[in-house]
Amino acid sequence: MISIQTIAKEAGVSVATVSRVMNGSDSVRPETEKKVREAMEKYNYQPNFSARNLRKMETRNVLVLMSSIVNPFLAKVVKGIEDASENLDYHTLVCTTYDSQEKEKFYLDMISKRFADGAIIIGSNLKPQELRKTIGHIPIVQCSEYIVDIGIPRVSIDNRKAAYEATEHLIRLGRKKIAHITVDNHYISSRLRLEGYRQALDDYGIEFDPDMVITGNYGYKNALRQMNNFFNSGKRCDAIFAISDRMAASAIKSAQNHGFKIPDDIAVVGFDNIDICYITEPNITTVSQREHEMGSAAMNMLARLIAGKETCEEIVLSHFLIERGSSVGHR
Amino acid sequence: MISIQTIAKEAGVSVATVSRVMNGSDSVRPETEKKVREAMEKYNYQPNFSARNLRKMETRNVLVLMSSIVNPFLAKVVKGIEDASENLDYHTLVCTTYDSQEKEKFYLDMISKRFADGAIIIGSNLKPQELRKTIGHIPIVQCSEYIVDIGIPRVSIDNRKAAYEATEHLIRLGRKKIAHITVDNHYISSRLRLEGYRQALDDYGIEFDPDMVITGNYGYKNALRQMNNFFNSGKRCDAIFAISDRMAASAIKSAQNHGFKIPDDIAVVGFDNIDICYITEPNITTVSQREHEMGSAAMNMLARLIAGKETCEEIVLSHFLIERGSSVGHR
DNA sequence: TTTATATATGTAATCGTTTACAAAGGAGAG
DNA sequence: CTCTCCTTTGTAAACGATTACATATATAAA
Repeated sequence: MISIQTIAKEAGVSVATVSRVMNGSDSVRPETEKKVREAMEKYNYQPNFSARNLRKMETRNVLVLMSSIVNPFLAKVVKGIEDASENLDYHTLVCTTYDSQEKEKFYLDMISKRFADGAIIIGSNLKPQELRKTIGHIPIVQCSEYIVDIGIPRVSIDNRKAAYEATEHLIRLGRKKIAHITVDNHYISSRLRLEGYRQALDDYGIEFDPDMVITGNYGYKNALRQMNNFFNSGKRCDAIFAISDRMAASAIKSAQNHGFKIPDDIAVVGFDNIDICYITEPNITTVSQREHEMGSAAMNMLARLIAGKETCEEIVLSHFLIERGSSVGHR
Repeated sequence: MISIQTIAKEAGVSVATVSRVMNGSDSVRPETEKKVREAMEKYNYQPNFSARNLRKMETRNVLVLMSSIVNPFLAKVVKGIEDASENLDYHTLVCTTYDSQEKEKFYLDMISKRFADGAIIIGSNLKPQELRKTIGHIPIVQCSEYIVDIGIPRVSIDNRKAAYEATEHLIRLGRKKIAHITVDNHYISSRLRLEGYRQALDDYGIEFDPDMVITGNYGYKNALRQMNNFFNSGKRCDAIFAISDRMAASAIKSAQNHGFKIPDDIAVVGFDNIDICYITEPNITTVSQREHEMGSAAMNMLARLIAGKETCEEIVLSHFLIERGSSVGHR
């Protein structure tokens, strides 16, 4: 193991001087610095992280907790986090929980163990009180998904409003029987999007029909099955608002398999603007978010938190509807 | 900061005893252990990672270096790594390089800095000699993608054989003009799959036509553009072998847009068996790999390397062709 | 009883940094 | 020349754990 001692000896200086060179102190004579740098070069010296972290009481690591790495929408959010953290001289570590509460607590404990300085949570699976208790006073920011009223700041869009606008878009196209395919989970996005959907129906005088709400999970195959069940049981609609593009893709496929034309018979709107929107035929009308900014805003917030500075409690970013063939046909 | 000192004082024992309790030493009296555990509980004590790592000279972290987190095939590989690492009491950290050589070197240096004990590299972007030089003697395993002859062990499939079989499948369906859509990069999978494709043509007496090789990047949109160019320039084929399912999906869409029926006019085979295979109509015939096992094998190999044990230089896993509608129609 | 042995615990060195403080050396002022 | 001040460097004490070794206590054997 090459330690700072080795370098100090080689350069004929004390370890303090070597440390000063590494940390950019301005009280080292240029010639001395040169000797030190040469010694470091010669041995290809790399300072020991653990020792440094132990002494400095900071790691400059931040954890990103998410369910799975495969979501293309979240991948862009994570890129935003990474880019921001690089600017702030932090290092981002992606931790996948696969919805396991145990894993989530494990990762959060890593921060108490001083393995990281803070975390960005994208969709916690812990119960609010449990999350509150687990994190104690460690710096945490919620991103995209969040839990309200537990005093953890967050960055997100206004999901209710976005869903309202998506549904409104369908209503304005003259659709009356609008189905909603969603996921029965604890995520706030699912809940608020359902609320926005219902609110829009309400405001436009369309009666809410529980039969028009289809629940599945985020998987493509599962959503396909749910939609097939819907059509096979004789239910009919003239529009579908899906809480994800994958589910929208399933809806399109299922509808087409049942002989419906998209968008003539059934108009479809998805959510997130991922690549799949271009893969289906027709392409999917969807709600797009500023993913990269969402990530970078969360990271900047976290950095302030770690530094003990003031932060706002909530950042709400804008969203926009992208109209494509699945709702408006070829224009 | 609650340290081992705090706990020792609270429990009325020495720090050594507290440490023994944490590390499961069997020479602690049950009553003593109870006192210590109660003190730990009371203060919600979490031992400091940096201190422990510094002293133990190991971190039990392993890095997974990959270009991007969004690839669903690699997500399964990573899950295999994570599951294996959990069994081995290692902790996996996913590091995305976005094909940046700088980032890749940065992450590898983290190991020299004793931030992690080793790494699994999925597709290096460094030049072979540079990779060799950067890693020095740190434990590394290559997974899925690899560079040959630089003494870094690897886990992968036989890409040449898999591509050969995919092409052979198309030939046996009676196809004569088989196009190949690939990516012009340095990855061995692209190279070997092209070789396998050519070998199959050769063995079955079909002359290789450079015009039948289309290059793009892994993106869905780009592949779509390349395929459109192909058809628009008047080129024709009766089958397409794509090195990825996404590109196969693009090929199908482009072909359909140009009025070709899949698989009647053009049969298509992809690679990786990701969800997109079920989204296109018809579903995509593809080469499937044992992703989870690939990841776990790599992790087990890495653990042996870290422990200084012997490992084999190469593990080649089996693959299999899944026949679906894009090549064989509905059966 | 003494002695040997086993068990349980404590003491202190150690890991590789950073950094407060001390000290050495040189420059300038008087 | 002496004194002061500044610049540069060194010394040594942290940081919080682990662990070799020492020590104390209890138990068993003689």
